Amino acid sequence: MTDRKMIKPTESELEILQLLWAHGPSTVRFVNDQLNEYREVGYTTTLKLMQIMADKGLARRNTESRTHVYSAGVSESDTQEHLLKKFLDATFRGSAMKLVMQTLGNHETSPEELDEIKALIEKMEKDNH
Amino acid sequence: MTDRKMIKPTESELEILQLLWAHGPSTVRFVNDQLNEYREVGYTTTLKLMQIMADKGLARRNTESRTHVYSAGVSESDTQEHLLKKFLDATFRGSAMKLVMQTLGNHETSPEELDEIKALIEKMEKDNH
DNA sequence: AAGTATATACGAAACCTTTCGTAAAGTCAA
DNA sequence: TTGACTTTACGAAAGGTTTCGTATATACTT
Repeated sequence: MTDRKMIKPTESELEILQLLWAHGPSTVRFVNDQLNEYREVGYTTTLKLMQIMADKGLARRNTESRTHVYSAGVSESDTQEHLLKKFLDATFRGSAMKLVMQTLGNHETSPEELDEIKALIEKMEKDNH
Repeated sequence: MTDRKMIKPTESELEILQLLWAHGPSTVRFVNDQLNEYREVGYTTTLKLMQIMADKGLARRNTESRTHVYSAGVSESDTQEHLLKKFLDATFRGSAMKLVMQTLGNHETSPEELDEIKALIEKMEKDNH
């Protein structure tokens, strides 16, 4: 998170970023097909969004071939961290604890995952002490 | 969370809800003053927002006296749960675990809180086993 | 070469959220 | 009762996001 002026992606932009993060550099056609797996969106709509994202720096595009190839312009973890901070303030008034408790309480988490979290906590307590 | 069609509050609406949750039934004047503690907003702007919230069911209002009194129309925990679900999907592709790890890693949490979380995890593991 | 298909560019409509000006009505004090 | 003040109501402007129609260019097929 070196970038000082972080841009907050809109909902649609985030949806597209998720695809770029998950699949790597992609064409508009591919992204649009993916989106249409679970909701209807016109091709030019997706195109426009991705062009806007390129303008904003949220995506990069390679225009060497006629069919442009887009890739994410911001890192997944930086973006998650940034959005998490905002969400935490807006929804939980900054209480990280409450958010974690809600999350653990409401979404099933596998025993392995729980163990992993416990390990992380223990590591933090050791480092901290 | 009995309500089946949950409304997603906008950012401004959530800001106002936080105040209603924290302080209980309040007048527009009070809410507006609170908002102005950390950013400038016109009185009629706040009034309009609260009227809209009443329309949507996000707030209730008592119009007995000339000065209307508004209270939250949705519960804090239901709303948090609902927003958390959406945020989790949109930002962490549904991985509760990743969200928790990010949160614990990035925001300082006191030793007491960490213990509390550990206790919760252990309780879950016992219940689950 | 002509016709079909697929790509980008552009602009504007549609929609939502936020902001505020103005009007109308109620309250209060001198 | 008049004037200053506060409140709600209303509507529309301003700003941002999403959607898509249309134009233009390029490639592919027969």
